[in-house]
Amino acid sequence: MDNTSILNDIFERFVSNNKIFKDREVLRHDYLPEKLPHREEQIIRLGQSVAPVLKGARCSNIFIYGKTGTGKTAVTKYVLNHLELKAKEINAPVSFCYVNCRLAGTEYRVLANLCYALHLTVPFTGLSVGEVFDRFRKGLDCLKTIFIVALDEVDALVKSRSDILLYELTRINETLSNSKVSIIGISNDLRLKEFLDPRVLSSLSEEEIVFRPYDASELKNILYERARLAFHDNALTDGALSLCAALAAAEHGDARRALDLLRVAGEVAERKGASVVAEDHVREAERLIEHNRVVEALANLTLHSKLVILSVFHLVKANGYKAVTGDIYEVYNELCKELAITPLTQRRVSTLINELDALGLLNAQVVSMGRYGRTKRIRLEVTRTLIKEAFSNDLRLGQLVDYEPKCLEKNSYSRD
DNA sequence: CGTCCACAGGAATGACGGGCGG
DNA sequence: CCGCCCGTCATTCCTGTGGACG
Repeated sequence: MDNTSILNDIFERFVSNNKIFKDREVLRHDYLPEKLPHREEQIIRLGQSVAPVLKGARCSNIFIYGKTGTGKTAVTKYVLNHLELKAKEINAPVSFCYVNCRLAGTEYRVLANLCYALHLTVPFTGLSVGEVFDRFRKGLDCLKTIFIVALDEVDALVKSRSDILLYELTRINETLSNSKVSIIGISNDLRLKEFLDPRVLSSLSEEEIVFRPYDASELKNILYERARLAFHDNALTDGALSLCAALAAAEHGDARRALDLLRVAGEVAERKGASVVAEDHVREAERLIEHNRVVEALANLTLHSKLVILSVFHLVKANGYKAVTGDIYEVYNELCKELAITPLTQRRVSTLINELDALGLLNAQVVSMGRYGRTKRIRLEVTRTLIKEAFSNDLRLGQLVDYEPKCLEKNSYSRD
């Protein structure tokens, strides 16, 4: 069979095999379903909390926390959407803005997003944060409205920057005469409270709503509701659905993960030309998701971070399964020489290692070796195959996977 | 029980490109 | 065009430290 007919065959099978999906969009995590099973309590509480704005009163600031995939974002959007409808219906001056702080990245961009919600145009950059905040305040006051600010993943902003934006926002009402602001803070990390200024904390968490993780049977219900919309009748076995729920439940009850598993399992089944999604497809989906996550993370690293990964890889290969900062830096220096680029300082490499640890590509642990100092002991969390695959776009990097560092040649002395 | 290793990791500072307003 | 401010990445300098060794 020549290439054309192979390709034709693939396309033909794809087109003719619509036995699996009815509507796969339903399984994406930005899809907002009409029903949110097992979140009735949170919907009611949030609804009660924001309801006063319909009568022109500012509502309490609300602090929402729970782990990823527990429905925080969905519930918030759900309630706010309904609030907006009701406000339009009775002509109440209410508006809101949803911002994902992690995606926005900086205080400036969070503020810029708030301005866009008020139809204020601010430049992408160039102004001072204070200036943008001022424009926001003035623009808001002119609108004579109650403005609800929903800050999702606010923990990411606070940890990487600071809580001064939150502080300013909680105090903004003092300087507004015609408008009012309420804040809904959403955090994945319960420990966020420890990072916050006590003043911010007390005013932000006038009310708190906790989202517990879903258990396996709750996840099963959620998946079932979505699967009815996403798959054709009888295209999904009960075993596959249960397995998705069980795997996600084992991993802190993450509904997003469960939905990902289900969607990818469906795609696997589709690609194989199967007419039914079975448990094997779910297991393969699990592998596929992890594989893609890691390769994508590796491929998107900066050159220096990639070199650090390679250095750890070579050390691990040579002396057992752990490496320490000093040795990594030595190998890293050699790799830089090989590519004729100037190496970064050890201080910088140390923070790169920490970043790679946060990404789950390395595992770094500070240990004391007593008389022999204090360092980080680093394990590699990815395989050679994955590194090869991720670095294959760059010829020079690909070659460095098989390179034998000179500083590791003679003394293969190993540390425990 | 103090010493001292081999770093950890905070703070201050700088270089640089993007993008503004005037 | 200039002067200014931003965010990002990096360097430099620094103080802190767990615990085996003597």
